[in-house]
Formats: sequence, structure tokens, C-alpha cells
Amino acid sequence: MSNIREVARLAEVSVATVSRTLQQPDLVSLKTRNKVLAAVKAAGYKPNLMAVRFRSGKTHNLVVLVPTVANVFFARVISGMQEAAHENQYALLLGNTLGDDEMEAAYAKMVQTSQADGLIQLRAHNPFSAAEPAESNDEAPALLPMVNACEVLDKAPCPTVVLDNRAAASAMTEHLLALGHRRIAMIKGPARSPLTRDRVAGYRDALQEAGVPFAEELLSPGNFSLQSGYQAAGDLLALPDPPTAIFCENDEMAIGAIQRIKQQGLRVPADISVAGFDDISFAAFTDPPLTTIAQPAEEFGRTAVRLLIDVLEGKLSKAPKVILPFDLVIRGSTGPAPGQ
Amino acid sequence: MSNIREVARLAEVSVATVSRTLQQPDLVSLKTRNKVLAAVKAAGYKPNLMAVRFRSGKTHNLVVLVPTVANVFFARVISGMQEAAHENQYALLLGNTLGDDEMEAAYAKMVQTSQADGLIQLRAHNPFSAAEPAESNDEAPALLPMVNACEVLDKAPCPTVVLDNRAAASAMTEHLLALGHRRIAMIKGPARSPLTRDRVAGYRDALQEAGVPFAEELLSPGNFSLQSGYQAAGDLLALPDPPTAIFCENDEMAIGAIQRIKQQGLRVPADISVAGFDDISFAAFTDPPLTTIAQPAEEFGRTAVRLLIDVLEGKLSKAPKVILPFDLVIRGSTGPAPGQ
DNA sequence: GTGAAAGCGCTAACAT
DNA sequence: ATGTTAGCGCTTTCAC
Repeated sequence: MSNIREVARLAEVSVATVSRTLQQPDLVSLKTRNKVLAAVKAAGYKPNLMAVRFRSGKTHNLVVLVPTVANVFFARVISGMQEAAHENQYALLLGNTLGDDEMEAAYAKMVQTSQADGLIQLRAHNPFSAAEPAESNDEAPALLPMVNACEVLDKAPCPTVVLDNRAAASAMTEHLLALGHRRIAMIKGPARSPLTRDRVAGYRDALQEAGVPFAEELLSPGNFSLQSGYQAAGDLLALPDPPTAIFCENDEMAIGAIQRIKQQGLRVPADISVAGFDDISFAAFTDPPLTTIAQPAEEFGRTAVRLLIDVLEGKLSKAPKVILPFDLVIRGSTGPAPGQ
Repeated sequence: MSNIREVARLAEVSVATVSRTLQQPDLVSLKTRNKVLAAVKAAGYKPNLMAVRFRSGKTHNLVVLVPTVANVFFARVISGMQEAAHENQYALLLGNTLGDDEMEAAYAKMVQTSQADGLIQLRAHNPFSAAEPAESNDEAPALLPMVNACEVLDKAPCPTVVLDNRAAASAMTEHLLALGHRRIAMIKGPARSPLTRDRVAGYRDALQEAGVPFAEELLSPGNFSLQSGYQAAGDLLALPDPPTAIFCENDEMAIGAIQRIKQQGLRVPADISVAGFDDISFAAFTDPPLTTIAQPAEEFGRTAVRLLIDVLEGKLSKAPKVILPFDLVIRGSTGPAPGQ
């Protein structure tokens, strides 16, 4: 690989002039500039960005911590990030952490060791906290070079991008209530997830509003996988007084639930309605097509990246909380409660 | 951020000793080592990896070129890459290229400008070719710091990881033939993809073997999306003599096809059988569950990364072609041809 | 408008 | 066992 010195030699100028020609051409006379450009071409010179970045202290890399890329929703979020990152000349370092704290800490270290400028976390966990109990200066805690999106910490020390999960869950529950359902179950995610907490809260809000008593047994735990939806639906169906509608915390679980329901010989939505959350591409292709809450997944990614870049460039003094809109998408999987 | 000099000052040793303590502790006396370690802690010192890498000329970054992360199959491949990369202390730079040559060239440039050591391409296209018509030395063309996986160039100048797509398509077609089908359609991918070419070849192999004439009209083009499967199935069903089985080049298209078939009032597999390719997680949850070809997606990723690292470390003199196994997974979407 | 030289943080000869 | 020093490729004062 040729370096700047070789170009300088070929063009018979100093290295400084070569650097200037490439960085601030106005400072160089046209004649010299052409000479240099010719030499650059002749040498097949490509600036070593490692060196540039080392010197500038900016890597132009962003770490993305995602529980699983293999999740359709997250894949869309990453797609959006990619788009915004590329537009802003940043590259994305992918950290598929499987929700493992240590793995996350390892990736967070990339920021601390100047391999990346900042980090985007899609889970409610501060990957830096484990790394090192931040130097306890008496100063106000500085803004971490991080953005927390989708599943967000309650007191995130950084900008956040969220959906109003509580309102969304409430909207879906209201839809089900309006169809005459009174036994509405919910297949939820991991109990300690803020996502689950907010969505369950929204579900309860709607129930209370409608004067329908909340029943603990109608809350069935899942882990966002197809299998867990299948499993949870089985449990719900086995109840003495089974639900007439099941609201799932994501589309995968809803798809799993639908399969289980059909296997029991029941019809969706004639016997039991099913709703999901996310509106992944497959949601429109289930049988029947899935009623769900659409989230602007790509926009989550784009917004997160833009915010992070703002933080890195010092354009932000306070950590904003961006709330993205949701959309209730009614398809065929929800219908009037039996006997309505 | 503290640097090595500060630590040296604190520990009252030279910078070299600090470096050695961290890199080759055996060369340093226990006493000095402890002194240094204490200083490292006191200073909150984290080596600047940008500097380390700049100096070593190795970035420990790998660029991954993927047409779309939002594709379930690719997401699994990336998952596997991530795993192998992390094991080997490499990080993955994600390039969601949307199959755009220019975008790919831009990412390829990251390798040429020392932002990444190598590249993995999941599409049949050489991202370096566009970048610069490789210096035409008379030397034998060197091994590019690249691995081509999944969809592979015919004459890839690098290691490749593939499935025997022809054999897999043939196996699926044989399965359909064995069920008595004679009008077997295929919803294929983009015509110029080697994937499509090989799979169609395998399909024709099996047909010929069984003495079933090939019919051009039974080949319907798609683009691997749910929608395109839906569309293509509609076209096939409108044929004067429609097929009794449809083999789709991926699961998404199969899922789209199934929806279309049901909308026409036909039953799967009683009236028409449907088969897919990939065995994505959703395949087991369609109604009926999808017969498909399982590909070891994660293994594609792992193998590609390992091969690339071998190339980078100069362990490979020739470019190997690794062929991964497939598995015919028979579920409920394929059954005896009507009237059997 | 151009060149000389310092220096980013680190490692690795080479000395001692 | 430890220190001294050169240098990775580049940018950026500071002179001229």
C-alpha cells in the first residue's frame, strides 16, 4: 500500500502539500494540485483511514447492541440504522448480544477503547455500568455516548427513542373490548422488561376503563419466540374459563398462538381472536391475517443513529426522549366475541 | 482519556515497561508489574485500540455485505458470523447494501482504506471489481481478502461457502414427483442469480430423470418477498392447466403463495402442494406447516468468518470451496397429487 | 503557496 | 529486567 510520502516524492512536493490537496484543496495552487492528483493516481494512493482516525480520535464507527438480529423487528430497526449511518458516513459495528450482560460489556468496551465513537442499545440495560462504575466525579453525570431505543431504561443517562407502549397496548385492548370481548388474555414478554410492564399497564388501563375486572390467570408469560406463543396459548386454552381473545406482545408469539388454537380445533377469530404487536411482514400473511400494532421499526433505527451522532458532535446538552407513533392495524384475526 | 505515558509516570517506569506489562507480562518482574497494574487502575487507563491497530496495521474488523438484514435467512447467517467473529476477537461491520453495486463498492473501499481487514459477500458480485480494476500485475491474481457465501460467483477469486443448490432443488422436486405430481411449478428468484440458475437446473434434472417434460410456463419469477410469492402463485393458478404443486425458491415466497392459494378457495395440500426453501423459523408455523429445504444458515456465517480469518492470516494458499449440507424437511404443505 | 517538523498512542528493536 | 528511541501515516501549526 502506497503512503502519503510516496505520493509526495512522485509529485515532488512535501507531504504537507499532499495532505492539503486532499483535505483543503483551496489552500493549494491549481498547478501543484494537479501535480499531486496525478501522483495520487499514479501511486494508486488511498489514504489510510486508520491513521486518519487515529490522529483525529474519531473512528466513525457506532456499536449496535441487539438482543438478536434474527428477530424480524430488530432486523428492520437495524436496516434503518444502517441507512442513517451510511448517510452520515458512519459505519455500524454489530453486537449480537443475546441479551447477555457480559457480552454487552465487551462491546461497550469498544467505545471506551476508541474502537467506536458511540453505542446504540436496544435493550433496557446500561452496558457501561457493568464495565466500570463510571468515575464518580462530583460533576453532573455527563451524557453517555449512547442512545437507548425500543426497550428503554427508566432513567436512561442518554437520549431515548420509544413507542408509547402503554397507549398502544391500551388501544389494542380497547379494540378487543369494542368487539365484545371480556375474557381478554395477554401473552406477555419477560416480566422484568419495561416493555412488558408498560404494555401490561396499558392493557389494565383499558380493562379498568371498561369496567372489566383484571384476572391474573389471563396473563401468560412468553419470551417473544414463536414457540413460546404456541406454549402460552396452550396454557390459556386449558383454563377452566378460557379467554375469547388473546393479545400477544409481539407478532411471533401471536403466530405461535394461532397455530396452537387451530390445532385445538378452534377457529380464529370465530372462536377466539388473536392480536399481535410490531406488524412484521409475516403478519399480513398469516391465516387469518394478523391484527396488530404497527411500529415504525426503520424509523427507530434512523432516529437512534441521528440522535447518537448529535450527542457525539456535542449538539445535545440534555437527553431528549423521542416518542414514535404507533398504528392499530386491524386485519382478520380479531372479530366479535362468540355469542355477540 | 489517560494514556500510556501517564501510567508510566504514575508507576515511575518507562512506557515500554507499561506496554510490556500489558502485552507480555512474563518479561516484567512481579514487583514492577504490580506497580504498573496499580498505576493503570489509578489512572483508569484503557489502551487506545485505534492506536494499537493503526500501528499493527490490523483493524480486526470484517465488513459484511448483505442484500438485506431484514431477510430472515440472512439474519441467521449474520448471527453465525457474529458468533465466530466474536470468538476470534473480530468485529463485524454491517453493510446493508440492498444489492446496490455502488453501495457495495463503497463498503469494499473500507477494506482498501484499512478500515477493515476483509470482507464477506453474500451476493454473487465482486465488490472490488467496481472499486478499482485491480493492479494488473503479471503475477497470479492474489487471493482477495474476501469470502463469498450463500450466493456465489462462478469464478470467485476467493474462498466460497455454498449449498449444493442443484442437488437440493432436485431432492425437493423428487419428493414432489414421488407424491405423484406431474405439473410441478417453480416460483424462482431473479433470473440472473446463480442461486436461481442452480435450483432451476436441479428441478429440471429431477423432472428429466422422471421423464416429466419441462414446461416453461410453470416457471414463475419472484424476488424472494412474500408479496412476490403471492403474485406469482396467482399467475400460476390462472394457467389453463394449473400446477398441482409449487416449489418456491424460498420460504417467504411459499408463504405468500399459500395465502394466495387459500384465497382462491383451494386447499393446501389437498388441491395443491407447496414447498419452500431455507426453513426459516416461520416455516414450521404456517398452516399447514411448510415442507422445505433446511439450510444451516448460522453455519454459513460461522464458516465464512473462519475462512476469511484464515485468508487474512495467510493460512490459505488456494481458495477452498466449502459445500454445506442441506436437509429435506417434510411437513404438511406437500401431499399426494389430487386424484392419486 | 509551500515546506519542515512535531506529535497523536502505541510497540518493538536495540541498548544497557 | 528495564529504558531509550524510532516510527507507524497522517494532519497541523509554524516558518518562510
